[in-house]
Amino acid sequence: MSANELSTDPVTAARRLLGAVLTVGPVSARIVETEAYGGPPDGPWADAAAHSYRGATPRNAVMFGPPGRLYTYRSHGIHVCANVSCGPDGSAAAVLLRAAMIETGYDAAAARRGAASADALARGPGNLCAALGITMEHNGADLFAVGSGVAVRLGEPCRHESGPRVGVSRAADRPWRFWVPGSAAVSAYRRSPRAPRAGGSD
DNA sequence: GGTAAGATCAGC
DNA sequence: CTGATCTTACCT
Repeated sequence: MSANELSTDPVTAARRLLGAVLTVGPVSARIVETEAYGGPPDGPWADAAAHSYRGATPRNAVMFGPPGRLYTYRSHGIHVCANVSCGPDGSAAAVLLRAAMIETGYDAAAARRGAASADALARGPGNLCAALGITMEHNGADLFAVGSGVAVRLGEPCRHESGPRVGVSRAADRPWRFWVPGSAAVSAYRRSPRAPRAGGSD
């Protein structure tokens, strides 16, 4: 029933997922940084930076489906990034998981990441997936079902800060990134080189 | 059937 | 700052 808590707008869901614990096999990690992504211009959360902006495709179909599913995609051919779908079934929205602190299964995570400091094991969306062993095979997995291989447990709402999303070239000024202040795993902000200057239209 | 672009990371 | 390396979407 917890998936219902994510049947909201992506900004609320992104804040709600801070402090949540994500578990894949022996590794579990506390989420400390998220980003909200919306959908097409005619939907409730128009977002030109979202994969779903130009409508549903086989790749982004999970974003349009029910909340509480894992949407994975490959970035720049190399990395896998993970999102949690949110909003009601039929509305495109998701929360990108950007950083987490490993809580259990540290050895397994460290083995997958090679040399990396403890704080950096799951820093950055690509590294987070690498540390937890999330692959494209997890696309569409139900995070609140038993046996899907990936699970999320929501915690108490926690204090957070917000700012612009990392690396997006559209809607670059929208403060849809959220993080737990003081967490060592939070990634540094880098604006996309393709984004218009700050203060531009959104 | 070809190609441009991308919500990244690591290494100069 | 640049290269790695692959999937998707959109064009012809």
